[in-house]
This record gives sequence, structure tokens and C-alpha cells, in this order.
Amino acid sequence: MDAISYSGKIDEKWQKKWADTGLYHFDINSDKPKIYLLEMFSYPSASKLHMGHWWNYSLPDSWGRMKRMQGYNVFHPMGFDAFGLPAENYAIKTGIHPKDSTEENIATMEQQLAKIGCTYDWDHEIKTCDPKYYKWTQWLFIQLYKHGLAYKKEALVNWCPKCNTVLANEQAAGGECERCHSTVEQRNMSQWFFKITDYAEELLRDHDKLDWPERTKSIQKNWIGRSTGTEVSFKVDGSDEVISVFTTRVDTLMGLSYIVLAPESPLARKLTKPEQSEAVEKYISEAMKKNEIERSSTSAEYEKTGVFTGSWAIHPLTGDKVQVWISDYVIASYGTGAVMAVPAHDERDFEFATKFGLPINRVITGGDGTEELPYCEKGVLINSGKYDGLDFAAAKKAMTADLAAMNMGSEKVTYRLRDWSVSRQRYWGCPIPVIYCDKCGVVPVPEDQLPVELPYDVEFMPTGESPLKSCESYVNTTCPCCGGKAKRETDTLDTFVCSSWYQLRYPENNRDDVPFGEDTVNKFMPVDKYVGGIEHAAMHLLYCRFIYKALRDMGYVKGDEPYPSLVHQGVIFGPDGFRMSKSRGNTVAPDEYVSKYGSDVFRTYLAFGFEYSSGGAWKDSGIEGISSFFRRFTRMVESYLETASNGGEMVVNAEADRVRHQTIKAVTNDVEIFHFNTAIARLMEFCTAIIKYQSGADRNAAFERTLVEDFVKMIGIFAPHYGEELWEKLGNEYSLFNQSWCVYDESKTVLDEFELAVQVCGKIKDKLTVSASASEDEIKEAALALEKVQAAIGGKPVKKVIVIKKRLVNIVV
RNA sequence: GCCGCUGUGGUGGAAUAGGCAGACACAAGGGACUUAAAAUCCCUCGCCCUUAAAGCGUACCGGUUCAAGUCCGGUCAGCGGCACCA
Repeated sequence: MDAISYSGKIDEKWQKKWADTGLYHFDINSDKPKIYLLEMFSYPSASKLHMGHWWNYSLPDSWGRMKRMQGYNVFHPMGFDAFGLPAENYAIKTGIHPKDSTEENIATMEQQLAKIGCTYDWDHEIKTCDPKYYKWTQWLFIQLYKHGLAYKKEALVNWCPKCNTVLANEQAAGGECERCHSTVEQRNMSQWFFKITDYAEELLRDHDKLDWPERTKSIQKNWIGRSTGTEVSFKVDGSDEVISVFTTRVDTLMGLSYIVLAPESPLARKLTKPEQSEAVEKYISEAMKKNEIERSSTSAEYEKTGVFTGSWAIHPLTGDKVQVWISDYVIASYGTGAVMAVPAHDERDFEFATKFGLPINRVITGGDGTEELPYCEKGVLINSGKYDGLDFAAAKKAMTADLAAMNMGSEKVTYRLRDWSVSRQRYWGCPIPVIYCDKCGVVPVPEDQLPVELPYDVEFMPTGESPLKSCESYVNTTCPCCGGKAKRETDTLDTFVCSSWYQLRYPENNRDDVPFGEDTVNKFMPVDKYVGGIEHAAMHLLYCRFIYKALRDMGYVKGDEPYPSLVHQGVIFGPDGFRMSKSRGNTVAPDEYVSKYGSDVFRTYLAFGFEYSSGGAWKDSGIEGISSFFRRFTRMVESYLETASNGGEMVVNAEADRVRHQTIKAVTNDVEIFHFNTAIARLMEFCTAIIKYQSGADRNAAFERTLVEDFVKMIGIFAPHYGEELWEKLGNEYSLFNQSWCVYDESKTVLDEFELAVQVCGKIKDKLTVSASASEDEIKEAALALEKVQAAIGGKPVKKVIVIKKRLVNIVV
């Protein structure tokens, strides 16, 4: 080791040794308690690792190292989310096949990741584009199909014109393509869906079981969008059709003015009278042309539009007739695609009624004299016949009960969540294992014929249809049922399907008979700590939960949640505070710091300089401080070794031992909850304290071997190469990370705090609480203070005296 | 509009369970060592004040408590999610 500084020259030496000795090899049969530590895997990109990779991966690795040294069998695998659009788009641009570029990128990234110095066991690596892996993604699809959770339907879907593919709702939030930000169009296509809506209620309810950040749960909650209300049926005058509407404000039913249908609603055309037919057709075709943003905008420039169908609906409670309209302010896919309009108590209905001259009947009063309409608050019913005087809750109950008695309504829960659209019209993805036969219809590929391999020679140029469609050798096949001619499904699966179950595959990534061994999965699931970006809150994290629950219901896994404990890494922004991007020119490459300071200084600086779940704007002003901290510590170890070899004294003093215990306890706790910056601050303090003993009168006294060793073990968590080096310097056996450390013995907590029942005088029998650091003198001081107080207040009982360090903090009478 | 999170020095950020607010660093200023530089070490560093003491300080207002950055109620600001969702 360089006598003056750690410069990173030792990094390679230790990385090689770790690899050669298989130090991080995972023993699947170990009896030790397990920890499954997982970071969201990466997309294999051609560029070098960026700040985000180091940030995302190095710190959870420190957590894993600590757990390892605490005696856990830590499973910490890594893999690649290898299917996806960028590789395909790259192929379109350059002609390089996605498989070739992806494999090359993976090889590069593996080398790069090694430089971080993580505890990955590469024997457990998975690549989602590997047929050995996607065979089982296809297996998953088939299980879902068999259990009615995968289905195909003609549906309006989000189409990204730039990516030339369908997007899931989650990937098209706000009418914008998640990837390229193009405006998403609506297209009617036949698509595969997964029935995530079957699990809406459980996905919501089980948030209680999750140790997840509140805002992440909140994102999922909003996305699922549960709302409770009443479904009300309206008969149509002169027709057998019944219009169902969903409302959360059934209490306003007596103020009904008209009914509105979404343009896409099948009832829209059915209820249109001949004389209105032309106007309705015109309206519907125009409404369909509008995109999501135009339809959903609340701004004034998109004024409400609509058309009367000519039909009249009958109020179930009064028998009154109201007009049935069509308007695109009603969303087809939410609720029943039809609403009851009460203009007096709803802003949208009010605007619409005002424009088209429909009745506005007030039925709710706030009791505060407000006359202005619309009045959208809850209040007391008026003009509602026998319901007058009831408040919201009572009215809702009474009216729902009356409707139910007439078989014209019931309580209903509605979700905003829609089924997950998984078909993608692209090449570089997992083939959907389905065959279409003229005789037998939709036939899933038999499991013993999996995987359906993605053909290599395919024309990628985007046409709006899957490139696989042009690959005849792929498309044309025989029906597994009748042996006749049949065609393969040519769409591929959304890559989120590939990553929706990957955590189950890691432990036995090479099994060919099953996707995962039942015993193994039961032993290693759930993932104990999952780390990844919050941007996946309503996508990957929701899909994973859904798939896990579905697999549970099929009997393949136990437990309800795959990721009970989740941590989000924050984002490291450019020095200007904006997200790093090449176009903005504010990128900061880890490489330059790593080559200057070494992986360990860089890792430790990341841990110290930013708060893990917040991140922040990049700054390097403190990195020298970490470097000099390493130097200080190196000097201390050298000094210790020198003293030791000269037969120096090795007596540990009590104060040093106390500080040692406190530091271990605190650092353990800090790392446990990902407060890495605080942990390192404590290490620095500890280092300073030791150096003070060293330069003080009792030089060497504190240099008990365990003191130094404990410190090396702690610094090794953050600086693994440096830690190993020091460990070796101390003449210890390889490896530092085979050592047990900081299994903190709770019985020692008496060192920190103790309570003394002190009877200062006859009348006081209560406890005197003294902090751990209180000396004899301080206790005496407290007792003396008690006596004085006692005298001053004339013998009243004193409940408690609080002494912190040398100060009497408070006296409770 | 509804929901969630966050507000602490010049900066990053500490403060386990309600108990010395600002740990640990960065930046800044001063000093020691040195021919000089590098390296290293020491001191100062929330506001008020010449200094000390006292006082004031964790976005703002109020409450609970012997004691509040922390708990409760309200307000404001920032960030994020949902939103013509009936």
C-alpha cells in the first residue's frame, strides 16, 4: 500500500482476488439466515456506467456487506433487462443486430460493474433476452392464460407513432409516450392484456404490509384510483335498453337533468333516433379524432361539446323523463361509460347544461346561504321529496336502499386502474407463445415446446406491424392441436413482463425443468431489501406485485408480496441542478474520479456527500476530505503496527472502549436504515478520537488490536478494496468479508444508559435518571440539586431529575 | 381541486424513543510548521453583541409537555402523483 494515500491502485488486485477465490459465491445450501438484497437491474447500454449506476449499486452493496459480516447468507445477484426498444432502434439506424449489440453491451457493463467492487455472484446472472430465461417468461404468459388472467381483445390502445408500438396506460400517462414524449394516439387494435384489475383491491389493501416510502404507496394508490359510489340503472323510454351510470353523489339524484354517454359507448348508436342519426355520427367521428390531451383538458379552449340522441331516460325514483346526450366529457373506460348529470352540483354538468340549455335543479344546500351554483360540496337535501333534510351519508344510504329494492341500483366500487396491455409490435422482445389456427382458434404453445425462439434474420424497419410478421419461417407453423397449418402471434411482450418475475429466477437461474424451484423460492423469497428508482412506482413495482399475487393464487409461491421493504435511491443531478444529459452538457463521469481517487474514495464520497433517497446536484467539493480521511486512517494503522512491533503497550482504556461500542452500534444502525452519510461521519469522529489518544499523554494505550480491527471492518463496508488491504496489512487471514463483525450484543447497552434509583432524602422515592456519560460527580451534583430544590419548594415530592452531561437539565415536581 | 412528501447555518447535511439544535464535512477566515510549496496540525465559523453574559433562533401561527426540529391543529412555500374519473 502506498504509504501516504489510497489511490485506487489496489482496486484491481482485490477485484481479481475476489473473482479468483469466488469470495462472493453464493451458497444456496447455507444454514445461515438469508438476506436477499436486490437492486433493479439495468438496461445494457453502450455508454460507460454513469453516476446513477454507481449511486444505485455501490451503497446497497455496502448494506449487503454489513449484513454479510453480521453473519447472514447474503444473496446479491445482478442481471440485465436486455430486451427493449433502444437496441432495436439502434439496429434500424446502424444495421447492427439487437442481439449482437446487446450482448456486447452486457459484456462491457459486466466489466464496468466489476470496478465498483460489488458483492455480486455472477454465476446467478440473468439476461432477459436469453432463451433460457424467456422460455419461462413465456411459461408465465401461458399460466396466466390458463387461469384467465391473460386475454386478447379488440380495444382502443395507446399508440406511439414514433416508437411504432402500443404502450401500456402506465407508459402513456398524461397522453405522452414515457420513452420519447411523443403525443400518444388512440388506435383500435387486437391486443393481449393481463387482468391486473382482478387484483386492484388487494394491491391497494396490501400496502399496509409494505415498508415502502409513503409517496410510493400514494402513487400506486392514485393510479389504482378506488372510489366508492352507487350504480344506478335508467330505463329508456320506448326501448329495452338500460343505461347504467356510476356516481359517487347519488344524494343528488333528485336533481337529475340529463344522462350522458361516452361517444365510444355501444349504447350511443343504439339509442340514437333516426332523426338524430346524422348529427350523432358526425359527432362521434369527430370525437374519436381528438387525442387524449384535447379530450381531457380542463382549459377553456376546449369547450364542452355534445349531441342529443333523441332518446329519453326514465328517472327510477320519480318516473320523470330526461334527455340522453352523447359527449366526450364522459370517459368510456371509466365506470360504466355513462353518467347522470346534475348541473346544480357538478361543475362539468353545469357548464354543459348552461351551454345546451338543459335544466338546472338545486337539491343540496350547504345551510350557509350560498346561492351560487354549481354547489359541489356535500350538504343537506332539499327539493328531494321524502329525502329532504337528510345529509350526504344518510341520503346515500336511503336512496341506494330504495334503488336496490327496485332492482335499479346498488353500491359499487370503481377503479381507475385498467388491464395491463402487453402486446408490442416490435421485434426485440419476448415472443408471445400463442398460435392461431383456423380450426382450433387461439392455441397456447404447449409448455414442452417452449421456448418459442426469436428468429435472428428479420427485417427491422418499422412499418406499424411487428417485424416478425414478415418472417415467414417464424409465422407459419403447425397447430399443436390439429396439426394443420397455423400462424404464430407476431407481437412480442412488453419488457415489463420480463422483469415482473425476475427476482424468482435468480436463485436457480440455470434450471431447465422449472422456472424456479419451489423449495428454493420459499427459502429465499421475499426480497429483503429492494432498491430502485421511484419512476417505477406505477409500473414495474405494480406489475411485480400483481404477478407475484397471481403466482401465489396458482400455488407457485407463498407470501403476498415480493418486495416488503423498498428503498428508492435519489437522483444525482448535474452540477447545475438539472438532470444530467449529454444535450445539456452537464454530465459528470464517475470514471475521472475513480481513476484519480480510486473506487473506494469515490464510493465513500457518494455515501457521505448526499442523502441516499434524495440525491441532489453533483458537487465534488468534499471528495478531498474523504481522501484525506483515508490518509489519516492509513497513518494511524501504520503507527499502530509500528508500535506493536516495538512491543508497545496494548491496554485499552475504558473511554475508548465505550466510544468503540457506541460507534459500532450507531454505524450498524445507520447503515441498516441507509443513513450512510451519518455512518461515515461517525467513522470520522472515531478516527479523530483515536488519533487524539495517540497524540495525547497515554499514547498507544487505546491501540488495542480490536479497536483498529473494528475500524477496518467498518471502513471496509464502504471501501472494500481499502478494507481488504488494511486487513492484510494487519497480518490477518483473507478475507475481511469473511469476518464476523458488529453482531451487537444488546446486553452491552447498559453501557449507554442506566437508571439509578437514588434516595436523596427520605421523602423522595422516585427515580433519578442519569445519562450514561454522567460521572460520579454529576450524579452527586444532581442529588445536591435535588436537595436544594427540595428545600426551596418546602418538601414537595420531586418526580424526576434530568441530568445531561454536566448540566442539570430539569427537575420535575 | 384531491392525495402524498419536504421545509434546519454560506453549502451538503446531522440530531435512534420528545431530552445540550447545527454532529460530520465543504467553503470562508486566522494561526503553527516550512527558505518556499505540498502535506499535516490547531483555532474561529446560526443571529444579536467590541467582548462576555443574557437573549433570540429548525418556513409561519397556535396547542400539548418540566422539555418540541421531532407530537397535535391551522397557514404558507416547494416537489411529486391523480384529475372533465362522474
